[in-house]
Amino acid sequence: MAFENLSDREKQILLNLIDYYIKSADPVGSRVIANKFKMGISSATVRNTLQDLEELGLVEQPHTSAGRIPTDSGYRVYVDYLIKPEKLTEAQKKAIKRSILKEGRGVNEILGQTSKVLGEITHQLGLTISPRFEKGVLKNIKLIPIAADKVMVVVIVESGLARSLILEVEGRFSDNTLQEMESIFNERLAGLTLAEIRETIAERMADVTGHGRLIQLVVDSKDKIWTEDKSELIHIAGTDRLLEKPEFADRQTLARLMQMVENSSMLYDFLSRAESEGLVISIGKENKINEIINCSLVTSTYRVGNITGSIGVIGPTRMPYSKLVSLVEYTAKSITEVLSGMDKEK
Amino acid sequence: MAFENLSDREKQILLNLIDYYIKSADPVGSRVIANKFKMGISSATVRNTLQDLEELGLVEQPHTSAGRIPTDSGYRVYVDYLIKPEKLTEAQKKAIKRSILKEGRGVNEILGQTSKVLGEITHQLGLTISPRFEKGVLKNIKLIPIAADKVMVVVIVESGLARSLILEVEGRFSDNTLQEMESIFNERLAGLTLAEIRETIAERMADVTGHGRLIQLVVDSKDKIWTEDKSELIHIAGTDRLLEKPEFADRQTLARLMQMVENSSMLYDFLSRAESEGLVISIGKENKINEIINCSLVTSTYRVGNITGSIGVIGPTRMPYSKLVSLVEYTAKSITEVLSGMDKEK
DNA sequence: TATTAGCACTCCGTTACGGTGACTGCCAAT
DNA sequence: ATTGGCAGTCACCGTAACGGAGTGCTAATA
Repeated sequence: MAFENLSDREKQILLNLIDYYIKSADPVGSRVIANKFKMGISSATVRNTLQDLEELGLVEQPHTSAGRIPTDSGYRVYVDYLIKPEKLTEAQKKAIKRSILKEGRGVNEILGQTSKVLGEITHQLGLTISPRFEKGVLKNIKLIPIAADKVMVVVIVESGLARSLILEVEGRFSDNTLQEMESIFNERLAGLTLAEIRETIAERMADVTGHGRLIQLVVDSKDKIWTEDKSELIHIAGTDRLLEKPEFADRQTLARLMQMVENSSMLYDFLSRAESEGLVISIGKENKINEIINCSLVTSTYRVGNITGSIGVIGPTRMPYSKLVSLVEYTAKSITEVLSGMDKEK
Repeated sequence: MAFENLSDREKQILLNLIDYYIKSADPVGSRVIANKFKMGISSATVRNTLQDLEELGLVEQPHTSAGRIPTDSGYRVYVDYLIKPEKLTEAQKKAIKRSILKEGRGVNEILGQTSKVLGEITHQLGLTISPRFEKGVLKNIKLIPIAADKVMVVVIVESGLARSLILEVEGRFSDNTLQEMESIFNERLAGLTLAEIRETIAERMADVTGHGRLIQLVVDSKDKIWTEDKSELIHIAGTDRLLEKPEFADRQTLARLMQMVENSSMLYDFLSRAESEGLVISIGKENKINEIINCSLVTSTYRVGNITGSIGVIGPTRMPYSKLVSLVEYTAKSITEVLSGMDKEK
């Protein structure tokens, strides 16, 4: 936005300031910038520039006679124009690939493990959410009798994902009835995405007669069957690491974040809403979620077949973006490869 | 233990001291006990008794010239001999029953919701673990083809519980092969508990020839198939509430607890190991888990058919035991009723 | 013999205070 | 346009002083 108006010096100083602040967590003064970064200008000059940056709303002072810290907009300019993503070494790449597979090759194991790995190597909150199932195309649906009043519904989508859930039914259904139902569902619904099914199942089944109650039940449970259970499909790891960070010294701030971690469906919605694929950085107040108004997210997407999911990290706005960007991006890529079996050459 | 040696006065004073400390969180002095509780004795007398209690190891002083606080043994005597469980009002009971059903009637929904409810009403960490599946008796097993290299295994046990997981297979199996396998498994394994199956499946399948690889895979995956996935089957809620408690002002203590919450399989093991059913209180160092050496657990068990699971709360050793005991006990009872459909009279 | 009043003592937590250091903004000189 | 210099601001730190709560002990009391 206001980026075009920045002189080279202003950019340089903003970059150095934020780099330094990310490491030190202390407001950065003009002296430090002038000396540590060998810019060949005096601290007084830096001070003048800092005043300009402050007027532009890119930095601010916590109080008079303190140094400057970046504002959310400052970080925005920083990540959009100033940083270069840090390249990962081959060793790091290998380590990531190895550790995400430590718990097994199932989607859930991989995602659970990945959130841990991300948390560990980034020292932020590691975050993964399961593939957005409802974008999947139905391949097959199965109804399996579990008990007198329970039927398990297995939903299988193209690209090899599947989930199951248990439905409470009233009254008993013969195995034959279930089989017939299964066929009806498969005939009419296969090939549609789950989201489509959810929206249109009522009309698609309107003319089916006979097995009335079970059909009705499936139609009524549409939100359960065709939508993933948010609370189960989000993995967050590394909460204990947040305690080290000075921005969470305040108990209130910390409590708010913890509430969000527990109540993670909000986060799920927020991340699912994002239409774009690939890397997204969301800084401070840009997150519409109140609980994490002083946090940033660095996320990216992975794919399983034609379904996408998200992974990333959450932490205070003061986070080492240039590292995280490459790390998250590479991890997402790795998961995609693993889930597609593309890593078997190893 | 040393309980027999306690005089009435000593019991009375210990009871009052702990009651008061649980509310105030501050060391309790002799003055307070003598005055607030109208015991008709002077603070000097109380002081003498306190010295005796200290020698018995039931109370201690954080430092000279501070009041006394209970030790773990003090709490032990308190919960074993001194408290009377607080009766719940009908209104409270209704509220509990209503709120555990808010998310639906599935086992998972109920347990997830219950951990939240427990957290909220007790102001501690609410905790639920899923039924101990491996104690269940196998009723039926199903193999469902998901994709070229994936088979879903559905394990159904008596009493209407079921779970599914996805197995990565190598090479392709025809639907017929899967059906045959299914029959073999069902013939040989139905009626055994999952734990038995896990231990003996290798020998039971030793003579089966033909479908070599798939049989082998199922045998090899025995820990996955017949044991529940610990990390998924434990629900913990209310972590933000811990921040209010003075015992977690220390960041280290807090961090340790959070690690345990994330790494909850430890907790799962600890709770599963307990053989006894019904209410269990575990205080401070009695918990063999290092991370929660300054915490207490109040847990109880519920049943689904002939399988049991646990629910309870975790918090600092200074917790209102007399309330929690009834609350946890009643909640466990409610879950049992709900899961057995015994509450349908409503 | 058990209880109590009184007293000296200990120790924590809080407040007040002055010094220090790290900044800034501004002005005049370069 | 840049810089050196300087006055002014403010958070932070360590120290000292104080008040309060509570103890243990001893001597008096019932």
